[in-house]
Amino acid sequence: MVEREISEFEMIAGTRAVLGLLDGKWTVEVLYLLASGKRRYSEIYYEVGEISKKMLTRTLRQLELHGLVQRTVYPEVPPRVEYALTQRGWSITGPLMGMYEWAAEHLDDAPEQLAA
Amino acid sequence: MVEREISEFEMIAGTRAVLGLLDGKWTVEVLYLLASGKRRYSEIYYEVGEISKKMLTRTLRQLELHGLVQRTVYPEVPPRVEYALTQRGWSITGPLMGMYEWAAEHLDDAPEQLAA
DNA sequence: CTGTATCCAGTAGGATACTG
DNA sequence: CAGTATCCTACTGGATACAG
Repeated sequence: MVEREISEFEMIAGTRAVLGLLDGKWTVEVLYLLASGKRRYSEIYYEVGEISKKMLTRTLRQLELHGLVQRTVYPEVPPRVEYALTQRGWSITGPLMGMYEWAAEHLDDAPEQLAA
Repeated sequence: MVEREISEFEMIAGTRAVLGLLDGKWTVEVLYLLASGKRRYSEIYYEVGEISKKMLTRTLRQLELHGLVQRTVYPEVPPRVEYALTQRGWSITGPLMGMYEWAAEHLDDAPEQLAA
């Protein structure tokens, strides 16, 4: 591990990459849900309020593409598909918690609450 | 400070609130820029690559609305307007750094890079 | 059960021109 | 200098119906 200067450009690029991974209306909710245990497609569908199948599929495929979620298909009839966090997926709950903690500390004394 | 249970709902809401504060194509870049010192409108305009005035104004107004940036108008001719991070704005560089550090650790061994 | 396929509305963001 | 105003395109996400 070599010490070196970190450019502002790298800070921006890295930060934006993470925000890109978390992008999408349902992404965070699905990640937190899977952080409490792996689920089948329909379990996620019913546990996440109001999401459509289209968006659920899109969200899960993005997470899989980015290596945060592992998709496992069991070749049965009817089909069974399980989704679980990867190690990478687990690791990103760190920054996620960081954001929650900031919110818990700084959101109540706020001019504008971005109401839940 | 009372210990209590934190619901998954609160985690999601808090996290999404922070992501909401950071939302927008140019938000992070402007925050990092102001973290290196306050600037005038035109200074930000020229230091941030390729942003339009419309988006710069919109981004700054959002940040001001959310209490992350302080806007100060000096009633001179020609007008001078300075933007600086608030204490709240400074504090959010914490989560921002958290995301950068995650990216520095986990982005290179990735299946998909979200290329800078 | 686990998805696709279509259609649609709303919005983010870019390009350009104009103003106190 | 520090913005507005207007027009335009592309993409996100919702609703609904269909399929292996």
